[in-house]
Amino acid sequence: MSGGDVVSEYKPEDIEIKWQKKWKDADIFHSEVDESRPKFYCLEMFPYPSGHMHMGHVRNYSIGDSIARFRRLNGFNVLYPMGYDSFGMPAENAAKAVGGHPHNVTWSNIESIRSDLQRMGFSYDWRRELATSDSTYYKWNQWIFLKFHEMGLVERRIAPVNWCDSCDTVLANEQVKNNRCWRCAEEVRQKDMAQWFLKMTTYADELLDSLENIEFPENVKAMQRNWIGRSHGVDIDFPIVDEEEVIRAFTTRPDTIFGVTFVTLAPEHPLCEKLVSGTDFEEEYRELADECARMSEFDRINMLREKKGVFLGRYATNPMTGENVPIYAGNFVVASYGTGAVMAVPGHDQRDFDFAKKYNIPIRQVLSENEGEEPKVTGRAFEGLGWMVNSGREGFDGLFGDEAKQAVIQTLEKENRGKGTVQHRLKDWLLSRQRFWGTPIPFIHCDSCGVVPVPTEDLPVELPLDVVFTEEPSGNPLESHEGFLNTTCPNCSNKAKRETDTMDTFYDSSWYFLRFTDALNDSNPFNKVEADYWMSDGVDLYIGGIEHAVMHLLYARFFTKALRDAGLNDVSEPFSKLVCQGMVNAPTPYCIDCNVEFHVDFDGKKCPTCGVELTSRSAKMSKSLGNTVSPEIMINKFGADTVRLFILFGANPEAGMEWSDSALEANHRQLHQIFGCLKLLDSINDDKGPMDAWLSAKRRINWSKWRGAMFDVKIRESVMISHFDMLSDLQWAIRRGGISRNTLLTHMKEWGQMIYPVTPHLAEEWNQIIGENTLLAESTFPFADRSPTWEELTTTPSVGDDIITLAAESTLRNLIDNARNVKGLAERHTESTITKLVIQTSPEWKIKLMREAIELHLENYDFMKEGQAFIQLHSLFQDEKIRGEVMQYWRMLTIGSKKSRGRVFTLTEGERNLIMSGFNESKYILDAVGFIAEAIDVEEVIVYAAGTGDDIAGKARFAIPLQPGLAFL
RNA sequence: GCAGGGGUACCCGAGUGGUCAAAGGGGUUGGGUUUAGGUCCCAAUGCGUAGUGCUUCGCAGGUUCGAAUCCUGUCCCCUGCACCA
Repeated sequence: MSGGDVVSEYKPEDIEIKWQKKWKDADIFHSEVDESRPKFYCLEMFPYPSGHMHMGHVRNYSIGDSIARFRRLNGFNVLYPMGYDSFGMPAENAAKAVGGHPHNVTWSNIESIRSDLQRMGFSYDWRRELATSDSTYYKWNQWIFLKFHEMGLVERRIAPVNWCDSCDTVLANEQVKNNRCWRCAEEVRQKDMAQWFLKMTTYADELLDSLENIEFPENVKAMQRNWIGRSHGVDIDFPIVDEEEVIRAFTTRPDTIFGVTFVTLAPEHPLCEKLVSGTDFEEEYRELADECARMSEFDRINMLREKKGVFLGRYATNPMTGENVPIYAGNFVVASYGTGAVMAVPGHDQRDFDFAKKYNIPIRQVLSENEGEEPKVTGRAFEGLGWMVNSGREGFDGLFGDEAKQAVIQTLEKENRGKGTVQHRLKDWLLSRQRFWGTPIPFIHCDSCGVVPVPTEDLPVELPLDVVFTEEPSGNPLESHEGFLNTTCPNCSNKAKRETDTMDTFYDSSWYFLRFTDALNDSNPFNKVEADYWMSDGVDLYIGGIEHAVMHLLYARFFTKALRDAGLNDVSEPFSKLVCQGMVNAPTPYCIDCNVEFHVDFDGKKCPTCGVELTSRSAKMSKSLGNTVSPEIMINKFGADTVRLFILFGANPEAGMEWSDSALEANHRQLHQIFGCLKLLDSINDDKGPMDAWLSAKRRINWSKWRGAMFDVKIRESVMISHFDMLSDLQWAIRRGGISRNTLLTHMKEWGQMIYPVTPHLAEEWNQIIGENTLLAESTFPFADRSPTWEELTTTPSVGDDIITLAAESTLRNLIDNARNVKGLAERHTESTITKLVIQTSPEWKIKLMREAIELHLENYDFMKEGQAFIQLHSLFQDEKIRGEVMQYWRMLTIGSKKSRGRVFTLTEGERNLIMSGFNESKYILDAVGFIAEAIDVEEVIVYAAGTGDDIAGKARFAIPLQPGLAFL
């Protein structure tokens, strides 16, 4: 090691660009399959290139980059790629606005976001960069689509679809929120169209069941479970009196069938029409049906505080009892779920209960909350599982829960009046879009052959570049593009038309992680060997926003399974560990009374509605509130490392965090301070230093805690150690007497590695200045790919010693803190100025007694029970002069006070070991008298064990091991 | 309404039975260093007190020798779902 070069000031703009270039020139972040090393696939949800990078991106990718770099240090073969989810409506809309082509808009956006990413220093393997709007990518979208078609997963059918007039497009159910378009918030209407579907429901059960085995946050799992919404139930046929037809009702509670007192149909149910037409009941029914039809789904759900229904004039027969019950149409029954018909059990379903009350329908309780008892009348429905009663049929009363359900299902099935079924809330994926900027669906419409797939050798079906986009909201430009539209049928070679629908962009992102494993492959979507290597056990860390918890993550899981079944890979689950990073918020003016947030222009003003002084609260960064912070400006001002440090120290990845200019500046100062430590290379040249042992011990313990935290992606915790504790420890060591050059260099070398994942540019500069010849980006720890366990740490002799070393020093720290406090008190009690501190350490007998107590404690001795007798028989107790004090001390040691436990229980492991090791407290303090005198500002410090000198001011009685008695004079 | 996550000091945020008046950071205050500046250092930051005390972790109860931590109820905030039979 050389070191000692002239160290200049920390200038992030210089060093960041310099090291980025060195990394690039050395191709360091390129990774290849290497079976000899453990792999780590670190992936971030790739961005939609909407222009520049925003703070959400910065946070997402800073997390990923620090983990990728950390894993490389640990010897992992890391795959860390980046690309762009570049198809989608915004580019198309932008093209319309400027009269350009979405392709150009997209590419210029990609250029700018790429340069932002590079300026941040993210360690991507740029060779693998991809853009989904590039035909080298979407060609494989089409290829996979044809594969799915072969497998029978693609279906084209007429379907009522959600249509947004303003966006001129079809929306998936998932993209409709409160009956409004998720992008433009325009109201959505229903329209019948021929649509392309992917039969995702085929995988519904596997998607649900395998959630058990993957490391997703619980809330994401819960959301997916709800979304898939599997319910086990039974379809039950209720014959209609005097009619051939039956009403088929779906229920998950067949155990309540004996309590059915009416049947309800959705107003849209075709049977309604049939049953009422031409009867006295028709008019009332029409009113209800019209009312429901008029309302959008959104209104319908919201207005349905009030349950409404009409009797249809007919009766149906309960297949289990033969009893006839009235048939109603009800506004609360959803036509699209189950069969659109409900068997109503007001005794055990609150909605039916409310309905029955309103229309005076009998309520019958057929489940009891307590075994062997009659059901209680409570004024509401008992919806839980219970014991069957009042069934009126043999063999049912007394059955509970699943047993009861099964008994009913079996009977129904035997009598051919029903069938056990599984229902899913999940629907097939409607993926066609009547838009331009997406992957063309590779099919051809031929008048004689029908809808035929494009042969794979003809792929890609490319989007034409010669399209003029205008403001006119005139649908899909492909429909009027002759060059694209006209083709020949691959079967009969007659003239034919291309399909003009394109794919939902969620399709693109459903397999990009697989493409990344072999992104340059031009003969296949990806090679199986590469995919299976990188994807074994899934992507090891996938980081992104919670907003994709359901759609994207579910589609990607579906794709992975479908592609597995197509034989393309062996992997079943794409992501093994998912981290959803929290939002980056910023302060926003806020009116407490009105509960409204305002644009930052209102900062410091009064509420425009109520006139109250506006306060500030944290809100998601958004253009509409004007509280966004531009990463670019911050990087220019403080450097990428400062921005990275701020974003990673501000909060743990999952937590929300608030942008703060002053915290950012403080983090910048912190980097200056760290960098400034390099100047010590010029001033420290000793062979030995009094604090060598301590600093080395602290460094080792810091290092293993830091490493453990990084493995757990607890980045904030690890940054606290690497960027804060390591600095203050070094400062303490120097203040306390100093260290040798060797210790300094070792400290700095390891410190450099620790700051590297989060602030890599600073770290590389640092590493070079301390005289290391290798790039940190190319270094690895000499360790296996895991952190040592606590047992391993504590059984390693040096670590045991380290703990003692640290405990001794923290005793001194505590002493100084305590002395400062007591000095303040003492000053109020004396006229003269304080110049002298007398420290009386614990008398020998207290140490001895504490050791005995520790030994007993380690044997799980019961002090409450036996402690009293033990001390009374103790030889110390026989000395009458100190008997009282012995008793008091013993209680303090082993029992404690009302609020705190005895001292033996509260000693840290280090303190315990320190006392057992025969620590000479007086000597340790004596060695530091100069430092103590300076720290608490007295002229003289005197140290001795209590009893070996005068008891100044009667303070000896306060002295116990590691907590000396203090007297100020 | 249902599900999940939260409410900790001036602010952000760690802490999930005793080692907790509660890490760390920001801010503020005081002191030092420096020609200056702060991209420097030290300390204080609930109240009390020549020391082991009191009060505080949304609110109200409870369990316990002991609660920020466990239980019950309650209020508020965030996220997702929404009459799912």
